[in-house]
Amino acid sequence: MSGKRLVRSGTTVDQMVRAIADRIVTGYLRPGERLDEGSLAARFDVSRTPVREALGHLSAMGLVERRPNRGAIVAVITQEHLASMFESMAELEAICARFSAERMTGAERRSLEMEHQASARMVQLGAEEDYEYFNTEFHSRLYRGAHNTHIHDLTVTTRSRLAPFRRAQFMLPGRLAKSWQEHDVIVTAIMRGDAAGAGKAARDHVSIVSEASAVFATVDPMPPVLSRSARR
Amino acid sequence: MSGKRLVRSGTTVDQMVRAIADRIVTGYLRPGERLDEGSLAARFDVSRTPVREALGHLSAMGLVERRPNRGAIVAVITQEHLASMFESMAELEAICARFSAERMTGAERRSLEMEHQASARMVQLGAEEDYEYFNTEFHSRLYRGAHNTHIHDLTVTTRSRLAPFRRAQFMLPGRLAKSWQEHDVIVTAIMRGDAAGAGKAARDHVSIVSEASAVFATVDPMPPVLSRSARR
DNA sequence: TGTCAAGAAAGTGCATGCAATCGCTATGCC
DNA sequence: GGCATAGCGATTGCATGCACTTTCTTGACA
Repeated sequence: MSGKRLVRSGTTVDQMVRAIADRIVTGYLRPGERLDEGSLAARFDVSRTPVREALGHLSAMGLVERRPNRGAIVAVITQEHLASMFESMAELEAICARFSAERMTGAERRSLEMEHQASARMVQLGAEEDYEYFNTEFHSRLYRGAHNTHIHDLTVTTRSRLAPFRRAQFMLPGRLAKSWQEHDVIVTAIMRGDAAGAGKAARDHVSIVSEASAVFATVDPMPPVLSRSARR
Repeated sequence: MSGKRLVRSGTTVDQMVRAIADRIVTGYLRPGERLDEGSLAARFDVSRTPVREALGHLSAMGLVERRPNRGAIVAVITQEHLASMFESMAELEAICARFSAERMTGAERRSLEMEHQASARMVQLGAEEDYEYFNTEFHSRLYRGAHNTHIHDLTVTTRSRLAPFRRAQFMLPGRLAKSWQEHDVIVTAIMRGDAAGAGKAARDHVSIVSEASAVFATVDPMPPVLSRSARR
């Protein structure tokens, strides 16, 4: 899924950034895992220069950590920092929901509600994969509905960094239905323009996701490659 | 201020990033101004490679804009985006103040109040430069007091991007004293653990700064180099 | 046997060079 | 005279190569 020729399509580096970011965000690359330039260059069939540039981007995005003269690793996130990101996420979503309640256009409100109702079917069917799509879309609508590009960017960035830790939450029994109900509270508040209510509902929603995800985060202590010491 | 040898001190690129970011944040480099790699390389006495890497960082930070095959420019910030950043800033500071009211340790509260009282002298003396130092320190204490590293980072980043547009605010007559009074409301709320009050006070404070700064932002439409068309 | 040191290997940091692309200018055609 | 197109200059994008730093390994000595 990578050795493609990329036919000199304007932004080779950008594609690499997205590709690597994807691998990190989806958990394919584990925190602490080494990212040596040579291997990546070979993997993507480019020279080390664009790799270095991509790592520069990723480092500034906080996805990778770069130790001078010691190479790059996938950013290691401490429990404490993870908690702080979830808490930030709750606050950011609260802001988006509050603003959405105040500022969404009629069209935005209508399509938010329609999509939300459509996602109810996924809950009935227990279709987790499909619900996840609606879930993502739902939150994106909140971010856009806030009509504030900078908040939007901060929220999307934070959310993407939390993605690896949110993935497993829907495996908890009954989480799907509860998630939908929480969304419902948010939608209802937005529809009647209740900014404070929407904010609180969104904050609570994310807090619950946070707790649900924390379960999995702690279960998975640190099984990366650990090659060196095991080799002798 | 730049041609120094940098004696291979671990992070040549990082120093460039900071140097260029400083020039942008302090307004020395204007939005829209061209950043061609060759000139920067000559200016810093390095080759184009680290320059490119530094621009990669800055681009990811949002300080410069990079058009594929067309070079980099200092990020142009539209009025709309500027407004969204100020609004975000108000919300972020509100969060920090709220959390600070709930979480600051005794020592943090004491030193916050002490510094705040000390800054009162600067107001009496009309020492704008010195007050600016206390002002920055005051806000930093709020960010740290929130005890949330991610919120801290988001806030610091946003604040630095707004720096060029905040600079002139203290030139407004009476702004110094008003600023101190606004700080006082925040401090009082924090000292008595009034989270909601602290949040609101901080939001209002930033909103006022926003309006004060907007005056100057609009006065200064766009006087960069505009070389091309003026040349014939 | 454990610790320390020196050498080697690996990998990063930066410089240089070449090819591709973009914008501008000049020339030709309508 | 205006518009389209081809050529040119400037600049970016990427590959390659070398020097320096770090780390691993091997050997010597206490």
